[in-house]
Amino acid sequence: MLDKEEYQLTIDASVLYYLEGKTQSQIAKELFLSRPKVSRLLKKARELQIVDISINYQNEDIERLQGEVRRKFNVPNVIVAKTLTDENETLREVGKAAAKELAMYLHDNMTLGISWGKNVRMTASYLKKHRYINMRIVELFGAISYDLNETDMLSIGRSISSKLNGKLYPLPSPIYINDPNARKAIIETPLIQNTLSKISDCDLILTGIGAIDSEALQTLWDSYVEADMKEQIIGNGGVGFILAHFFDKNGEFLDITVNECVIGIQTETIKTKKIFAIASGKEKARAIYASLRGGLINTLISDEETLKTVLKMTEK
Amino acid sequence: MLDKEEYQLTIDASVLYYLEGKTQSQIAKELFLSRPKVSRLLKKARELQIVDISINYQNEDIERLQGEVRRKFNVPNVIVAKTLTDENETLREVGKAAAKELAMYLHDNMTLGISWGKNVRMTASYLKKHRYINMRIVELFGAISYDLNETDMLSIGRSISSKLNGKLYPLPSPIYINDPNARKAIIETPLIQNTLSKISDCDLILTGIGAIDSEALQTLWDSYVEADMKEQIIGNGGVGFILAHFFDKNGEFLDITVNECVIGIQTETIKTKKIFAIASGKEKARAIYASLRGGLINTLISDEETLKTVLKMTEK
DNA sequence: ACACTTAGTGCACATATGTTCAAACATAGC
DNA sequence: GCTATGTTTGAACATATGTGCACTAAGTGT
Repeated sequence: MLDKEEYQLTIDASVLYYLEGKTQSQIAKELFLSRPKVSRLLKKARELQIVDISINYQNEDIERLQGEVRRKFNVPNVIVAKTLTDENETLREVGKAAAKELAMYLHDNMTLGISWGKNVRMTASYLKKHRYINMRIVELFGAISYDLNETDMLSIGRSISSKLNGKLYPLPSPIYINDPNARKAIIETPLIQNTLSKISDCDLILTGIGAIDSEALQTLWDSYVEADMKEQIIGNGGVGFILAHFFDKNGEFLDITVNECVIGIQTETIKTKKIFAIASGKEKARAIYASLRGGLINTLISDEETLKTVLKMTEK
Repeated sequence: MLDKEEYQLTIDASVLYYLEGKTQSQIAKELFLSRPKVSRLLKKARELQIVDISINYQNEDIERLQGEVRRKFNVPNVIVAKTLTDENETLREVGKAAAKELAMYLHDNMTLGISWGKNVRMTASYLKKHRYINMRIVELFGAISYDLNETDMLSIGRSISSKLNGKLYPLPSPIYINDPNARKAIIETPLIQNTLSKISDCDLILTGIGAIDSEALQTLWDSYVEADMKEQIIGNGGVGFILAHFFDKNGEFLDITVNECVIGIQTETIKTKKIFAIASGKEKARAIYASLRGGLINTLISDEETLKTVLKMTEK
């Protein structure tokens, strides 16, 4: 995509432009390029996130919001990113904030459990490289390649573990398996067994929160959940899901088959773990509200508008 | 300096410009301002670090350098910032990198020891606000207002403790007091005593490294060190200082009066503590080299060119 | 009340930046 | 070796941005 020389040139130009404040013409001369070329390099640098622009928008509104959510739901930690007009840009902001906050929790000799989804992926993409000692990354439920996308060809787990210098415990399996024999067979596979045994060691779990009828759920449904399960979830009042497990409007896990046949973490384990959740977008407000009520979340990263919507729900 | 409304306007403009990618004219319309006004707001936002632009310049050169320093001197952690043409800009970069790295080490229930100087101040200025529980900030040696400057009117200690929600233990005293009676009197002051007693609790110490003949030392000398001490330091082969204590080319603390009459941390204590040192600039290379040889440093934050110079010294 | 200073404004201009386009160059297929 | 196809280039143009300057309004001292 970008050869080594060009990559270095991109960095050099970015440093000269954004940090040293030179003009593109000056840079062009210095690096023996045409001025338009410099302009293009800088554009690429922004696209590839070689240049990262962030804004310190701590203000009273946001701090108040943060405090209110924290108090109302008794969540230990809440981070609020700015909501932008473009939904994808908001996702980016939330991901950036999440990556920054997550770094606070990371340390040597830890086991980090991870989930799938847009939010986790975006967070991973903004994580800074750091060589932790004895770090383990554990995939908490199955999913064969469903989250691979064109941009980065690595699974989220691979991308995180390479950034943090951690050992990855992958879970190459379908998410849900109903048939007892098939389940047994999969679970007893040494590779799978090895990963499953690491789940109880997780010091922190990184995950998104899903809403029923969301795009993410659509993917799940298309690929993994049979039609009758769908009805079961809705029929039992499911409003959202976390780590592949569905919960109702009070954040209580539903007592249904789907929740029982996940290859990976169990509902009981979820309740005992520190959950670092990234979730933004108004359509997720109900699911976020429920998971907060259920006390499932320890750290919540979201955006201003979404949290305002969540707070409004407490008023009714 | 900037009233609340203007401050909010500055943030709004920055978000629209840098995150949402709108043009200044569009923003002007949206916020009911003239275009030049928007341009000026954005300029102010950059100056006040409301907008922060950073560049991911991990490349092989820097990684190699980092590894070499780590191995050659057996320092656990080394972070290398980019050297820019302007010295102050380099200082900024180093400070940014230091703040980011420091955040990794901060946690609830900790005691952080701090020093004075340009580097620590710059690091403090880039620290992000975070409400740690039960955090203590301890000034490790005296200095009455010598480091106050025009830009921020807070002492470094105040600025750090307000950002991290920590309790500050200040040390309002001269750095050096030779006269035993005066020493005794100062040390027995309850306020001073209280701070001194917290020094041994420090989990981490944040400091710069000073070079003999440096500008920082000049300040020290002008204000606190008498002429004969100056000769004593040079006569005994002093090449640098850390936390107000002077050391020789091997990083061994000098056996001289100045080192004994500091109001604050003692040489023996320095050796047992985790030191997070921020030091850049070629003029400091010798001092950095010495402190690394003496094994005084646990984490070193510096810049590319300085560390290259330091490495060259090992060859001789 | 008056002159005098000061900080802030927007216009108009100078400068810097982004983008279109045609030509040059590279790459793959035959 | 040659055409077809796609990429990359910089000149020229269009747009966006920064700033000197003259002007205004608010504050200050006499």
